[in-house]
Amino acid sequence: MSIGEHQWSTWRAVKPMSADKNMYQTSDTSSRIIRAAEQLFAEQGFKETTMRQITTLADVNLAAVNYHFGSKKGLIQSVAERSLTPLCDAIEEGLARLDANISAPALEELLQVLATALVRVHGRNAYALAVLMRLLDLAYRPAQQGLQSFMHTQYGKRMAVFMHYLRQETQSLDEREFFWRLHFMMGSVIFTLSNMHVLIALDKPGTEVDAAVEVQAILQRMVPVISAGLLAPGNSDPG
Amino acid sequence: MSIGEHQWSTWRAVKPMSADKNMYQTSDTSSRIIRAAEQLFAEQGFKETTMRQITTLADVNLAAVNYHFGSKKGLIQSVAERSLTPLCDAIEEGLARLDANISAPALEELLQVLATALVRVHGRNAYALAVLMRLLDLAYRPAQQGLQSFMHTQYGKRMAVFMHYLRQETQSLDEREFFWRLHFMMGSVIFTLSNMHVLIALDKPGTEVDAAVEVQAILQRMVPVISAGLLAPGNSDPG
Amino acid sequence: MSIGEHQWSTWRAVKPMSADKNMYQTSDTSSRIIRAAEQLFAEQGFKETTMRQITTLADVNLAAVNYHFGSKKGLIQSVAERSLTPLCDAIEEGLARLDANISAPALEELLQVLATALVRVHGRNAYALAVLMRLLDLAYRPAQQGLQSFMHTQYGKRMAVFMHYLRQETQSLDEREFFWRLHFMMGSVIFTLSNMHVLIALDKPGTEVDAAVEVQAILQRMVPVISAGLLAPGNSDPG
Amino acid sequence: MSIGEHQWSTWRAVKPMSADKNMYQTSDTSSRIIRAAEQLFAEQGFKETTMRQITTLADVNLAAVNYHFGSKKGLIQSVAERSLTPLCDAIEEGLARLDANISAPALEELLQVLATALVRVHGRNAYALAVLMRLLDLAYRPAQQGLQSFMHTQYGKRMAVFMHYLRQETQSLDEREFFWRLHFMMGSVIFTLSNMHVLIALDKPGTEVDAAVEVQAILQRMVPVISAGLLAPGNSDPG
DNA sequence: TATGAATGAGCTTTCATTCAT
DNA sequence: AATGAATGAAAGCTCATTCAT
Repeated sequence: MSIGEHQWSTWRAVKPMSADKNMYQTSDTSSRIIRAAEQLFAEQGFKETTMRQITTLADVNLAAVNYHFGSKKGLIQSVAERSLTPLCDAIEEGLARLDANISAPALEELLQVLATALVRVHGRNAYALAVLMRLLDLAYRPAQQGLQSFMHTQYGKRMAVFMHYLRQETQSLDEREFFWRLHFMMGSVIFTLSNMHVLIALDKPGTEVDAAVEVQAILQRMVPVISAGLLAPGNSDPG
Repeated sequence: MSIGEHQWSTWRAVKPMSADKNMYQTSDTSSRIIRAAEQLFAEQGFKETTMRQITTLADVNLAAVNYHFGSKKGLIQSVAERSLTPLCDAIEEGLARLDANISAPALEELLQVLATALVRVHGRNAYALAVLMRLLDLAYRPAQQGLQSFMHTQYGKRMAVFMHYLRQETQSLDEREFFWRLHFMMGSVIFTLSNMHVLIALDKPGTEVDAAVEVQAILQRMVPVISAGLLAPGNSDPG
Repeated sequence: MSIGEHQWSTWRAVKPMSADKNMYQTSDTSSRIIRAAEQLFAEQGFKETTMRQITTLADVNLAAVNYHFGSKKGLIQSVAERSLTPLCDAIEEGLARLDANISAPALEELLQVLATALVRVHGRNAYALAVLMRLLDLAYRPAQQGLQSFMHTQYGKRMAVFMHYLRQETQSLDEREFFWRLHFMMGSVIFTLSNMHVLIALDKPGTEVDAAVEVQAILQRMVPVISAGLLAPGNSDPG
Repeated sequence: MSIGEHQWSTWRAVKPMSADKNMYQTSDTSSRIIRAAEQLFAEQGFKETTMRQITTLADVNLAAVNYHFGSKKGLIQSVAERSLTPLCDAIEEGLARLDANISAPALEELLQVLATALVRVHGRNAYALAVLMRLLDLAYRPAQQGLQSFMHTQYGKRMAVFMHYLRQETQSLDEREFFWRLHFMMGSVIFTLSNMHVLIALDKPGTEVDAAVEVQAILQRMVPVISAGLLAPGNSDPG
């Protein structure tokens, strides 16, 4: 296998056996694998991380990954699901709480829902957050359109709700402008969070930092910037 | 070699032989290799692109890459240099032209210099632009700090001038806020341009597009957004 | 890897995992590899023997060598250690037995200790003996000084005891003459034993021979010759 | 090609064109190649020396070796011939001078003829001598029997004369004992001379030495030792 | 559930050689 | 006579995966 060319086209074939179980109570072995994988994927990327590195760091047998997750792709999928499912839950909860208020949510409030959800779900595990971002990035490669459609199928609908709200708060933009600004902003988020560890180290060299606090702080810096970017007056007609 | 772990630590060893010649008039073979590599690197990433893919697409012998560039790493380096050197030239030219005007350049004008340089150098070769962005992204991985220091050594000083101007136009931000916003914005640029082809295809599905025109259009959309992001009023104290 | 230029400089990095186990009871696969390697190294040399030749002869998978020995260099090292360690043991035992006798050992007795040790350890495996000699030969090449220092570090002290005795029995020689004669004699041993198979075949063409018997016989021929060479009256002052 | 397995079986196919010319007046290019090859072959061995190393050291084009010598094998052959032919000449001359004296030559005188010939031919070029020895060593490998028969065909008869004399001076030995002692002694010579540079450096570390003087000195040390070895009283019946 | 051993496919790189000029 | 470019073959090695236990 390789996280190159063909690998996401057959993703449904992997055995999803322990996927659900992992949600509630993972075996020591498979959670150790997950944790090691998250760290290495975050630091190096998927392709550049080998099964040996993962199993060595997790201190488990080389064959354990295939036993528990079927394949490297299966492992990546598990990591993704462990990230995305609770994140979607948290976002929906946040939106529901917003709805309770009468007034329409301002754009910043909306982004705050996202930020809060990210912190709630991944505040304690910055690696998982970075991996998630890396996965989003990967989904935009032409050779990975299988991954893209997996994401879309699994999480498309849940995300659509948030997108709908977002669109409502950016009605000044035409459809195309919205599309591009959305991706500009996604770029900010994906790049910043997937390289979070390095950026924090650059920002506060030599300091021992608390990831949970840092993630929170970064997102607080980001919300107004993204908001301003989305709402900025644009050029008249770029083409 | 591999674009994993250690690979950039010894980058100076590769033979730079035809590097200069390539600038003016490349042999058919080595420019065919460069072009194929740019495309595949842009579409798939460095690690996931094999020499066989490159040489097959370029329709040259497998050994030709090593003959002309010494190694896969050497090829990546050549691709990088072919991108960055003229880009830095173009930026400096643009800044010089700005200087000629008396009034201090506004932030947008400054960003426009960058945008213009990007279009001038890579307007005709969107793949090279995407590869460049991918390289910038890669440089933020902890395992790739050799690449980072290569970039820094080779292009750090030239970029510093632009950064200096940029800092002058964002004096309302304290040092730390500037650091983060700069990276938020770099994330936008890196993500958007490295995934340009996919985004354009999503924006205008089924259409035959002119890359030069599209790059220009995307950057025109981006300038006001980034400018607004950089200058947005922020939170009081995120930490 | 290659047994050319730089290869012994980093020899400590190879995984020594099954080295000890192999001493007592090797897995079928790794001992098959060792045996095939010994034969091919003895017949052809290290550099001219490919991993594919080894694995084909051993009838194992190509990757098995890397699995069990880490690399070609690791395999050579294992072969060397499997030879040298028991040989040193046997020599030390022999010397200890000599010590038990009151009278100082004559030169021939000393050489006989060496011969007996060689026969005891390698009588059954003439290939291993030949490989060992080939390794000693290789250690004298300037480009292989890493190998030389490996040998020195690992076995230098153990060999020094034997050398000390040898020096005592050749007190008529000055230091420099001893140095050269020692190497003349090492040349005899190394050349004869590393080319043993061919020499035996030349000596007794067409005959099916028992290696154990032949090694014994050759060494018995060699002892008095070497003894005479070491003790021969020399020229007065060659320079 | 490779100086492994098959390479000497077809040695006659190489174009011998410049072989003769080289004897008298070599072109600058081909003699530069020869010199570089001698040095590298002596230091590293044949297989471990690449064409690139040779042509780089000789400062000629990579293709020049094939142009002038047909192949790597052809180059080795040329190097060998340039060594062996004048050596045989010198030995025959020496023997002729011995013949002039009435009395039968003693063994040491005979060995002295060889030593003198070696010094006369190779005193100025210790690398060529080392290569020659390395070639002799190689000729004893089973996979190199083509080389052996080449040597035999080309130089067998000329050497036979010397051997005949040698046999006459060792009549106390039976045929088989002579065979083995001859090879013991050849081992001394081959090992010592092929590793000459390293041994001299070990003997006189840090000193700038004159190769011609050293070769002469080593051979003077060797003659009495070898003589004693050949004539030593042996075991009664080793088998 | 877990693992040590083994494997097939494929990776980058090296090499001697060839060829058009 | 000489060379820069190119090439087919093969080298050592890596990797995800499988399998018997």
